Order: sequence, then C-alpha cells, then structure tokens
Amino acid sequence: MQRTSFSDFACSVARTLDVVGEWWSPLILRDAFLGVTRFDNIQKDLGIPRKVLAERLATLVEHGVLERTPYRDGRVRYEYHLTEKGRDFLTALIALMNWGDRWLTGPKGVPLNVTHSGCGGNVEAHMICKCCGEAVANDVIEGQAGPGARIGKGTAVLGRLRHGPTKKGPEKPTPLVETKS
Amino acid sequence: MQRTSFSDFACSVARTLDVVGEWWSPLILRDAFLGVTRFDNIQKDLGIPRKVLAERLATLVEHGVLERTPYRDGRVRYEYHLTEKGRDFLTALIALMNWGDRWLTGPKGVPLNVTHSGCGGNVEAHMICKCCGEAVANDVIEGQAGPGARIGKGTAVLGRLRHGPTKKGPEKPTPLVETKS
DNA sequence: GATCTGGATTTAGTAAAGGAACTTAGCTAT
DNA sequence: ATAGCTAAGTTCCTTTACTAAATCCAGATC
Repeated sequence: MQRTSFSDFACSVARTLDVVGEWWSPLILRDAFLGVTRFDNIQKDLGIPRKVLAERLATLVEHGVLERTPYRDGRVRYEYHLTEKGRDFLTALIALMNWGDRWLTGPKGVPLNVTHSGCGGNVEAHMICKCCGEAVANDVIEGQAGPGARIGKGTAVLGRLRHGPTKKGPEKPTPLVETKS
Repeated sequence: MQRTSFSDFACSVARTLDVVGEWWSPLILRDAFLGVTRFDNIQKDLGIPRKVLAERLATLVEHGVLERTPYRDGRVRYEYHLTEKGRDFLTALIALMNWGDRWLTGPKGVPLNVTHSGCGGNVEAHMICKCCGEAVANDVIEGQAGPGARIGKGTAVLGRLRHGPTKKGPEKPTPLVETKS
C-alpha cells in the first residue's frame, strides 16, 4: 500500500513502519515466530496473495529482518528465518497482540496465550522505567526531543517538546497522555 | 486493491492491524499522543494526503480509538483526541519506537526520548511475566492455543501449539524464538 | 469585498492489492 | 513413460487505494 516512504522521517515509529509496517508484514513475522517459515505454508496460513507474499519476503530480507536460507528436500528449497533484528521485534508484536486481546476479543477469549517458559505465567508488554525499574502508567510519561531530532516530516511537535540540556524548549515537557481535567 | 480485512482472523495481532495497522494510522496516533490533534496540523506535520487523513480519522473514530470533539474558534471546529482505548495503545507505539531506536537510528542519535515523569528515567517497552514479575528475554517465551483459538486464517500454527488443559496438543510448547543450535 | 483559515470533499492519474493461471524442476505414483 | 504432485515463485489482468492538486464552505480578518 506504500507510496510515501517513511524512511526520511525523524521518527523511530515511522522508520519502523517503513520496514515492517506494510499490510501483511507483521503477520508474516508472527508466523515466523510461530515456526511457519516456508513460502507455501505462510501463504496457506494467511491467505495472502502469492505475489504480495513474495514482495513482502523480499523486503523483509532486504532489511535484514528475515534471512532466506536453503534447505534440501530433493532439490534446494528455501526457508525464511528471523535474524536477531527480527527476533528483537517480538516485544512490539506482543504489545500489538496484547492490545487486540484487551480491546478486540470476542466472548470466547483470546486466540493465543504467551507464557514464560520458567514459571508458565502469562507474558505481557509493559512500559518500564530504566531508572527506577518500575512499570509506568501511560499518564506519567513525557516526550523530549532527542539528539536526532530535526525539523522535517513528523516533527511539527518539536516546539512542544522540552529539548536536551543545550537547547531551548518549553519549561514543561509534553505529557504523552493528557491528564484528566 | 481491496485490502483484505484481518478482522476475521483468530489472531489478536491481525485484529489490531485491522483497526490501527493501515499505512499512516500509527503515525496519526503518535501525533495524537504528542498533542497534534487538528486536521491541518496533522496533515502538515506528516505530509499525508488530505483525503487519506480524512479516511483514517474516520476509521479510527469509528473504532473508538479517537473521538471527534468540537471546540469553538468563531465557528465550530473539531479536534481528534485519544479515547481510553487509544491511550492504551501507547505501549505498542513505544515498542515500535524502541525497535526503530535500536535498529534504524543514524549517527545523530534517537529523535525522541520518552521519560518517566517521576524520576526522569528513560521508558522502554519490555515483556514482563505476570507471574514472577520479571522482565523476560525473547528466548524463554512460549505460545499456547488460547480459548479463542480456532481453525481458520492465521491458525496453521495450531497443530504446533500446546492447547489448554482440556484439549490435546504436542507435549512440548512452541518456543517463539528458536534456541540456538 | 478579497483573502485567509480550518476542515474537509472532489477529481484524476498512478501504484499496488487480489486472484488465478502458469513455470520450473525434481520426486512419486500409475 | 508419463501423468501428477510439490515448493517457490512469476506473470497477467482487474479492481481498488493512494497521492497530488484543485475545489468548497463559512466565519474571521485585512
């Protein structure tokens, strides 16, 4: 669906979407995590048009999210496995799944449970403060311009953000969630 | 093009993408979090075609992720604010941003820092075990069919998953990340 | 009364999605 | 021996969505 490239945005969300945000791509990665790694298996599982699947796989390989590795089954065939970069996407995938679990689940319950191998407990994505180590709610979070911030697409917000130590900005940082009034 | 709807997948990732996964939609939500809530401001910030923005806003409002609220500026105008459902999407957005920060950042550094209002520490999305409370790495995580699992699109993986207490499945659960050999 | 502004809608051309058939090359069942 | 099967695509065609630019509209401002 992509005409506009997001790769030149000064925004990590946009740059992420540019790599894995196309229609079908996150589902292809989901299948890779669940062990569905071959063209026909992915195609049958998702019902994705073969042409689109071929394009998406090529894009994901090109960006180093998947790697195309040969295996033998008579003649040489190929599997698509996650690279380290791809495996690192799991947190985002779980966060997307969690949101669907919370807001889009029917009466039957969630389709998939994700659990910790150690204790069997359910695994969920949460925002954690690197400093105090606590899980943080979404109303105590602020955005601040980072060193890579610059004027351009996706940065209308710059004037609203508190900048780093050297640059000027508003006195108050921008809360990412409005406080209830 | 008639994009395939993901709403009938038995997969929370697919159902999430069906609501917020269209090209541009996550960036519109990002702007909403950062306080850019008016049509022209979003349009100018992202450079999104006006027609597409109008469609996306309508879709997000329809699904209850944003709400269209009137405000007065001479005549009545409208702002698009996050609902609770929309605000709950922040964890997923941060997870996507984190991945871009780690894998797609240039030499200048990250465009945006997200910090904890309390202590000022950086905030990151992590997978947490609900049982033991620990952050879990992506190689100690398993998928198991949940109560809402069923045969259908996105569920070729069912035979590979350990089912709940009442149903049969393989003895070993499926690790979401392959163990290194 | 002309222009500006916010919030869109319309129009028109182009790029991409969807669906189905076709390709290739080794293996297998008749 | 040949017909069929399989995996991994590729090709072709139709339909739809995206992008860009122009237009609309009503109140405010010059």
